Amino acid sequence: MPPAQHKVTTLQQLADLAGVSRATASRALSDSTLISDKTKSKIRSLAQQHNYRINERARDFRLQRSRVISVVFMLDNQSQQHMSDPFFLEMLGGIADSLAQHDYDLLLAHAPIDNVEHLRDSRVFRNADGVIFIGQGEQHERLNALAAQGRPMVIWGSELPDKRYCLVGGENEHGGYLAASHLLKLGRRHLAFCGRIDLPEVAARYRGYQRALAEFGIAEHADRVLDVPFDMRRAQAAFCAVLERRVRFDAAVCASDVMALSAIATLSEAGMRVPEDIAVVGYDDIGLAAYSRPPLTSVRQNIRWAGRVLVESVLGLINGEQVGDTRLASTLIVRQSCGAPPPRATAS
Amino acid sequence: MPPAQHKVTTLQQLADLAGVSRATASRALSDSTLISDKTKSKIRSLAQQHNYRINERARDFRLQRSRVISVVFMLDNQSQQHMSDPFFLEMLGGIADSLAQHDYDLLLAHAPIDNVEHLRDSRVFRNADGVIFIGQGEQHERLNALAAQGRPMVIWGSELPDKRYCLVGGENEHGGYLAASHLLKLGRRHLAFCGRIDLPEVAARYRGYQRALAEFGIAEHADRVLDVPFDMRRAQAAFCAVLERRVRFDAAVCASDVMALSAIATLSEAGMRVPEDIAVVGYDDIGLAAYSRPPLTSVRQNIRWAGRVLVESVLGLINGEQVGDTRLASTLIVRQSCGAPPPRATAS
DNA sequence: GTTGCCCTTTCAATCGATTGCAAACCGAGC
DNA sequence: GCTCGGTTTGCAATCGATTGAAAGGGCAAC
Repeated sequence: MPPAQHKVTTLQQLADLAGVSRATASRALSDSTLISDKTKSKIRSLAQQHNYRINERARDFRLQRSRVISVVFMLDNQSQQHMSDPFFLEMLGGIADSLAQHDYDLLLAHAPIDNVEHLRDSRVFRNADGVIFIGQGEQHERLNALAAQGRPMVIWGSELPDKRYCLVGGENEHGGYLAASHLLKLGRRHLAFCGRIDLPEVAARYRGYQRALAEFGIAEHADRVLDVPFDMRRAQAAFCAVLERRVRFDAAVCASDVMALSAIATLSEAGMRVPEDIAVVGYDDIGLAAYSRPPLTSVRQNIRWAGRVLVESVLGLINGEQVGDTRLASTLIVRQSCGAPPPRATAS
Repeated sequence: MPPAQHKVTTLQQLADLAGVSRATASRALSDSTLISDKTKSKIRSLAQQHNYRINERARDFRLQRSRVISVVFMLDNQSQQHMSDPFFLEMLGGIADSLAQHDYDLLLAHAPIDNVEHLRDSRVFRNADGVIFIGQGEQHERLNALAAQGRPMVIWGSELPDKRYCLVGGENEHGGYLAASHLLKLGRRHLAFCGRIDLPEVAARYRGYQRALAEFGIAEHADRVLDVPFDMRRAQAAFCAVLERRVRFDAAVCASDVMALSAIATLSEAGMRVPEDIAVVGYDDIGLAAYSRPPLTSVRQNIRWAGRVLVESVLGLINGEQVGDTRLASTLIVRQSCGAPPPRATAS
């Protein structure tokens, strides 16, 4: 038997080959109960033989769906650089894997989004069955408005008052607490916090940080809060400024590993020893954290699992299910960068 | 006038509103010369008023195109970890930006691809107008076979014999040469090379490395070639092994910055001083390279521009143009990690 | 032989656009 | 009034599938 005479590409051709109508062929392939087993197997084997693959785009068009999920990275317009954080790739990878498992495609939107409501009529929404937002930026209200229109969407971020969208996020408050209390337990007393507190996730981490300080009965210094975006250059500048102002601190909690690494570089450059003089804790536990020198202590969130949860939540919404929020655990990964014993007599 | 009575979503509705046929409305919106200016402006203003947006999926379906480009990361099955390299995110970002400018979407395929020919009938090809491959893996011949079938595709990689696909790549040979000769000029004489030489790009860098050695009249040591994938753990293991075998070397050229950073960590851990005892050069100049301690010297390729070229090449192929290969310049970014003067006596 | 019923299969509309070809319109010229 | 030429517009097929409703076929019972 000739393997394939002229390539069977449409359902009609397959049906002609089997001597049945298009409708029958369609039903046979989708295993409809209306079709007899004999016909089903005939059509299926014919499809196999001629290597027929359904035209998914045509089907999706007929079914008024796209099998595409948009992923929007909420870069704040302050720091484009944000996106080069390895955290994002890991998140993207996790999402892409899960989507592939469900036979969905991924549409990537990563231009800086100044106003998410503009997305409403853009490809991001029109060409996708649902949308995953990574981060809330400062657009909590606008996200609420979008969700109120009934668009299937899930946000990776942190709990905010009056939230009306579906949220997946890490235990940011707990993570911040873990980082700070770890440093406090090591005997550090002059902690600094580094991150953009306008961002909800960072704000939550900061609250945890404050809680730890309070538990140890330590007063906070406004001086020691560095409000910098997720950006290496700016983190560096911020640390330089703090050092110049001769702010005294012996430990720093950073809102991301990338920030922490650039902090370590900046501090060492300035003659500080890490972790002896200043201990640093990061966030995200990116791959390089383990390979920095000294290895970076960090708060880990299971990003790949987060990706899976995000996907399953948005698919649930698309299928009309009730989908609740999800919280992912945060764990502290202790490495040398601050696991060292408290400072002994040293000159700076 | 009421802004929108019941939402105009289809061309038919718009046509009814204007009192013309669907065909006329279609032509008016696409600025056909067949339509009178009066009719055009009437229909257009009506479309504006009622906020009509064309259904792109329907149009693409009719036009038998998808306006989607697949991006395939050729992770070798050796190292899945590969993908977490910041290099990829930057590449992806560049591609995504350029595609967006051309009104194309991006379909991300990042599962490990053991055989690209399997992609032929998969969503990757069927749901996209063209494909961009990042890296050749070890599948040169299979890529040739795919290209021979006339599928619009472009590969980011390195020149290989009998290549029959469209290629975009960096000056890998030159980059390897730059890295090695830089070290040689600094007085280093015992160079090591670290990378997976089976991969075409790495092989080209290695050839450049060899050329530099030859120019300086220095013999190569097979001992000092570390055949490791783009993977931090494995790079670390390889350096540990080399150190254990007491191989003598005072400099290393690494095939990526991630490898270089993990090399630096491993070497320091083992008591070596970087760059005094061993100088290290990386490749890609990822953001963190500048913030490592010491800052990493690296060979930079303009990745975002590479993304643009890849996109323009594949779109050219789709439009039936003749598209040639492209070479992107590589430049050496000198930082302290090996820009330091040759070792002097120091205590650690 | 006719009727009724059930199991299969087919008919034809539909999703929202594009486009070749035919038809309508309009003013001018005979 | 009729025809002609040129400009506009409309008809209807088409892309490749899905699906409700109608039709066909086979068999048993009356």
